[in-house]
Amino acid sequence: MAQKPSIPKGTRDFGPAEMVKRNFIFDTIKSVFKLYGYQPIETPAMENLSTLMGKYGEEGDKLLFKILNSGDFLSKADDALLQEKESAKLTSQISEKGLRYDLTVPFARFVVQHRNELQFPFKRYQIQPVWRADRPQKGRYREFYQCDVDVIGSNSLLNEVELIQIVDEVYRRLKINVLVKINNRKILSGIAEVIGQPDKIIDITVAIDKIDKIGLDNVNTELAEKGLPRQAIDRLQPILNLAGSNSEKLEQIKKVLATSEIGLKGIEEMETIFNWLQPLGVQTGVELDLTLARGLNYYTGAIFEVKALDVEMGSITGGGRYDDLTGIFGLPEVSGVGISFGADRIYDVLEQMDAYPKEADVTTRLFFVNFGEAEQTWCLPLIHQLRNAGISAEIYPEAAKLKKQMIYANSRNIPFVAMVGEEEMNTGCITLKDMEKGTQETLSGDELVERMKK
RNA sequence: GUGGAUGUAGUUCAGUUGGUUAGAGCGCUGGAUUGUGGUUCCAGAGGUCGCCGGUUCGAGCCCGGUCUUCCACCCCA
Repeated sequence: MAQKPSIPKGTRDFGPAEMVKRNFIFDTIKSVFKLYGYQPIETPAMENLSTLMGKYGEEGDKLLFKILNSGDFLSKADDALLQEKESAKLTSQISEKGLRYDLTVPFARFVVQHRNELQFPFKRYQIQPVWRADRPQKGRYREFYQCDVDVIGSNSLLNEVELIQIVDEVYRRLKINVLVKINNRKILSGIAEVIGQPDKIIDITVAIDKIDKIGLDNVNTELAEKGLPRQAIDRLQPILNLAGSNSEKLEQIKKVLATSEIGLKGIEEMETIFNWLQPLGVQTGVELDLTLARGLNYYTGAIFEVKALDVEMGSITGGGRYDDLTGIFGLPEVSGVGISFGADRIYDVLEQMDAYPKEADVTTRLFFVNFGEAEQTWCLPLIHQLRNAGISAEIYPEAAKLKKQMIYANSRNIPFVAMVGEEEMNTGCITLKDMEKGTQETLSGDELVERMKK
């Protein structure tokens, strides 16, 4: 009768070996966030559906996990809608909560609710899972962790610059080669304006975002299908074909957008960011990519995306500036900017590169063989002393065969094994074995502690 | 949400036109070695062939459904 247990599609268990690597990623990211003065917060896994709906576009609403109301949730539902099986309309009657889709919208809600307790500009980081009812694929999960850093309550482009520095620092520490792509929604708006299609900005951005993947011709076809007139598509071509350095691209696009106030504003922002960034010694490549759009429609200024250079993978970090996300919750005129590191994709990238530091695999540093009750009693105070000195140590819980205990230590990747049997107890010393070199030495208790500290 | 692949031991994978008892490497357990792991040698355990149903004298293999994973689209971390 026992059935095989399983977990929902797109979710995963993490064993010790995976958790050690995941924690390495989280710890690295967190330490950089702290280094730049960001403060941690957490918010609930579930939010009111009214907080989440409508923030991510039509597609996003579909991908939200909705939670059924408690109790007899159907009793309040409209009979007519039930009969028609109108799921979309019925949702609001049977579900008022949902799992968060990202960390930015819950953060905006948090800021509005706690505005009087916060000191602005507020710099926070948040590392928590989010859920999307997407169809899983490689690098795409239904439950995954985002590591967000945001500054809210400051219009300064210094924040954008700082976020690029953070990206540079994080990926340098993780030893992943990346390229930062940057663009600006104001430039995209300017383009839409100049070609006479300001209301088609979403369609235009979604289409040109795919240029790397499907090529220029297919982008043009898609634009025509979305109802853009021939003339407008023609005027778009020089923009899509821009080449050269960042400043060269900006010079060229400046001429095209000469009549668009918003477009010129976007160019000015980009110039400022590049100018401020220039002397800071950022090693990661930062490239202006006018075809970078990003789907989330709350972005209003700079938008970022980070791609791994050595591994085929979707973007591993993304973000941008949102001028009025808190406005929806009743706090207007507060601008924020932030980015999100996708921990699970970073994990996949490191896994493919096989680039984890060896130490990441070590949990216990010194393992004590258990030869029996008398030996065990002799060892325990010493183990306590080692732990007080900050050395991770453990003893096998029973006097199993030596071979079995050695195999255990070996499979746990424990670098040192201490052996205290009858001989050692009589002379008051410890035999220490280096598991990697295979060498052994005899030490006193104090010498052992000193030796392990190195 | 649309289209297409996939599933066999803990794991990676073989398995002939449908035909006796479903195999291998790695891993695991025990031994060679009662105070020495990672190398070697010997022996052994381990499978509702994803699940449900159908066709057939007979199904791991054929058919239908379902679930998982993966790929493309869509979108995104």
